[in-house]
Amino acid sequence: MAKRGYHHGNLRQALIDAALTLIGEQGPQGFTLSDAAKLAGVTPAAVYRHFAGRDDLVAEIARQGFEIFADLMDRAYNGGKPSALSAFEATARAYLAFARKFPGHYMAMFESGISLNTSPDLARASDRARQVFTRAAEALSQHIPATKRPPASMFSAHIWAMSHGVVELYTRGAPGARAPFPPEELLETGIGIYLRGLGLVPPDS
Amino acid sequence: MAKRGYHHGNLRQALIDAALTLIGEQGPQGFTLSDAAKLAGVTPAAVYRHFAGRDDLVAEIARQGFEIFADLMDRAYNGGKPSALSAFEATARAYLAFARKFPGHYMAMFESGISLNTSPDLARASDRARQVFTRAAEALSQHIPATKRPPASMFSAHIWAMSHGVVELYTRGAPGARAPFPPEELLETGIGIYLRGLGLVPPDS
DNA sequence: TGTACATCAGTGAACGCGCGTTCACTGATGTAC
DNA sequence: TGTACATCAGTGAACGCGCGTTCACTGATGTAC
Repeated sequence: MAKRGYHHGNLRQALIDAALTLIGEQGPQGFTLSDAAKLAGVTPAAVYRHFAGRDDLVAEIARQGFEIFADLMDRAYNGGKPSALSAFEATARAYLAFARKFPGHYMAMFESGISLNTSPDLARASDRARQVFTRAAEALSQHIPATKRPPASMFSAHIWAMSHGVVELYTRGAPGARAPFPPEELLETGIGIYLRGLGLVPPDS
Repeated sequence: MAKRGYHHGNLRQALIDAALTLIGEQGPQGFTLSDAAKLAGVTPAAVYRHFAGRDDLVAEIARQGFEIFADLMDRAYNGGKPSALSAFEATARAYLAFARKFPGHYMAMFESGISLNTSPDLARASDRARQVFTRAAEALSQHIPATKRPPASMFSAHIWAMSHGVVELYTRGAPGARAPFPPEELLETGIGIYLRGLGLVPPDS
């Protein structure tokens, strides 16, 4: 918090933080520019000193989200140590942890309906996130019996899909199912079974 | 199309159909009551002869969606014939087919943010859909080596999550990934690998 | 160190718009006699 | 078969609201001399 006089100090990030809070609470549709401005202690018009408009703000949030996301995944992967398998599992766990810890970012990224082409920066950030994820899959892929090794990009798409599905269906009050199991357990067991199907986990582990 | 005079004939369903078209095109947030009324050839106020309001209309669409969904899954499952495995795979394929063929319903069900408790009918319909899905998983579950057999509800939650994730991430212009593979192929291979991990598919099939 | 001035971040009032919803009404339909 | 009347599905105009955005402005900051 900078001093609060006529000039805010760092209004740009303060607006982002306010929007994140609101999006996390009410979803990306429920959030309004005016409310974000009010929460940041500022007039709605002030927003236009820092953003081209509502979409621009949401896009910037999504961009920051993808950056954080990629960083987290990268750190969880940890260069493939101690083993490609455990590193990969950690990466998948990081996915769910990210969705839980940064709900506003997650919603802006995946539920706001924003186009990745809104800005080149956004496109770049989302690409980077995908690459981190795919790289982990590639490293692990080396350990798959080459006879039936799916492309790493397919492999990572499967894991991404299951992770996203668990987040959407079982971490919110969403339809589809009242969570029969804790999402973390659901995702971990699901990925475990999948990896066993790839021959990466011994059948009776 | 009934005759179009002062009285519409079957305005209730016509409004639902109009809303479905709009939701399918613009998502559940972009859709407005007024547009749906206009598309049905009627004044916005006429909607209130048939629905309590916007939410009630969306809830009814979601309800019809869950009914269709359950019917489709049930038919695809086909009593577990010719085999539990192939019937289950058909059920999973039906999931994606439903999302493709009934985008408006799908969005109303899973992306509108509507609560399943909006009406008892809606809750009942969604329960039925889940039960159909879980029943297929249960039947297939019998063939899993009992030593490591996960609860059928967990099993079906995994499949549901992966299916939903594929729909959300790879069948729309959504972020997360420009589809590297056709969604149908992605889901089929993903489920195949998963089922192999359960010992339900021979390792080298 | 002090003063003049350019810069720029925020204000406050207002806008146009489109939304969901209400209300008194009217035209069409169907039923009783 | 014809008429009177109740019922009810739609109309049309209007409402209040809150949104995103604009605009001329003003107060604060920082820099040149």
